[in-house]
Amino acid sequence: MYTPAKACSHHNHGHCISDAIVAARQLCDERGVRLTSLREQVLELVWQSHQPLGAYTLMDMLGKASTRQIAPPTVYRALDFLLEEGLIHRINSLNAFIGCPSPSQKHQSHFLICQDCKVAVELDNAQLNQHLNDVAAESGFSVTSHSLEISGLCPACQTDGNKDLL
Amino acid sequence: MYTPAKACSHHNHGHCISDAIVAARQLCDERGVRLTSLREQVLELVWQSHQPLGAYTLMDMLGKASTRQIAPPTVYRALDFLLEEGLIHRINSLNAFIGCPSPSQKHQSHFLICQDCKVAVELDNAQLNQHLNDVAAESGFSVTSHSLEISGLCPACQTDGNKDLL
DNA sequence: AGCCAAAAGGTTATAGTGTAACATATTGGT
DNA sequence: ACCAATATGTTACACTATAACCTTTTGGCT
Repeated sequence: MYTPAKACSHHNHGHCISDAIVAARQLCDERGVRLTSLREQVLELVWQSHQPLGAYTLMDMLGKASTRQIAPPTVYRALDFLLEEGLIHRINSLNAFIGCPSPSQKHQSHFLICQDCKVAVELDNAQLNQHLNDVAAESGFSVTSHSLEISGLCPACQTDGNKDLL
Repeated sequence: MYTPAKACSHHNHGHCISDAIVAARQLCDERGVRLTSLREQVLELVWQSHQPLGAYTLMDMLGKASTRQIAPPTVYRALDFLLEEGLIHRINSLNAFIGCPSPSQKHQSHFLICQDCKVAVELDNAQLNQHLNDVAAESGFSVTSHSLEISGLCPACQTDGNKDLL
């Protein structure tokens, strides 16, 4: 069962990464788009943690994994592709990117972001989506997309005495 | 009566500006903080329209209203003050700022942003706020703030044939 | 296989957004 | 009038993102 808070607790993160890569390959294959080695590499780097990563951080990681440096357009183009295919999301409040755990259908995503451990958890709550649409409709707006980013403390960090040591 | 969609229709916008300035002066006075002339000028510029404005746009407007140019820190410090006092909000998805129509109590704000006319309408919907808190609580998160930005078409632009001419 | 057009990636330069650090000026209380 | 606190000015720079142009790779075609 999918529990959003999983990202905040101990888990075998290798599974997250490999699942994401397998899903991405299948999805791109079905859609007839090309998950090139660069794009796959960027996707894998994005998935290195459940913390959103900035484009320049990813660029440095790419550079270290390679023999030469990588320029911004290279990583931004890969990110654009991954965004386009719904394999990653952009967190506006952080200027950062995070892997999507359920990319098979495009969806509106919502995020819970822990201010302490920096983990971002994706929610996909149909009822909340409906509520947002309703609220917009009350004002006569037609919705094409939305961005909901909730900041706070994840369960682990609420009870974690170590957070005072930061 | 306050109707969010007002910003999208014709209205005497001078009232919006003067109301905002009057409210800001009173609020700052009550709080014992200083609404300096620079800060008030930036607030007035932010209120020039219901479209969020970028910091550099505001900087240029300040420069044109003055005899000399203004540097980024000057406008960012004024914006920081106005944000701190809840007199303006930042729209993360646009890197832009907009006046708050109800600054007297601090609140979580939600925005409807028209992709066509660029107007951003602020909502303050207690029920929606509650829903967001509930959704976060289901995942064990405690909420400290959130950012909800809904993009779409405002009532006027949905029926406006001119939008095809853009 | 070899050709070709389309897609992807490389490279350089630059635009747009935001802040650090330090100097000067202004304010308000004593 | 003086002083400390606050606000603003100034310079330089960091971070985020894209434009423009060139080269390489890919996959369909004869």
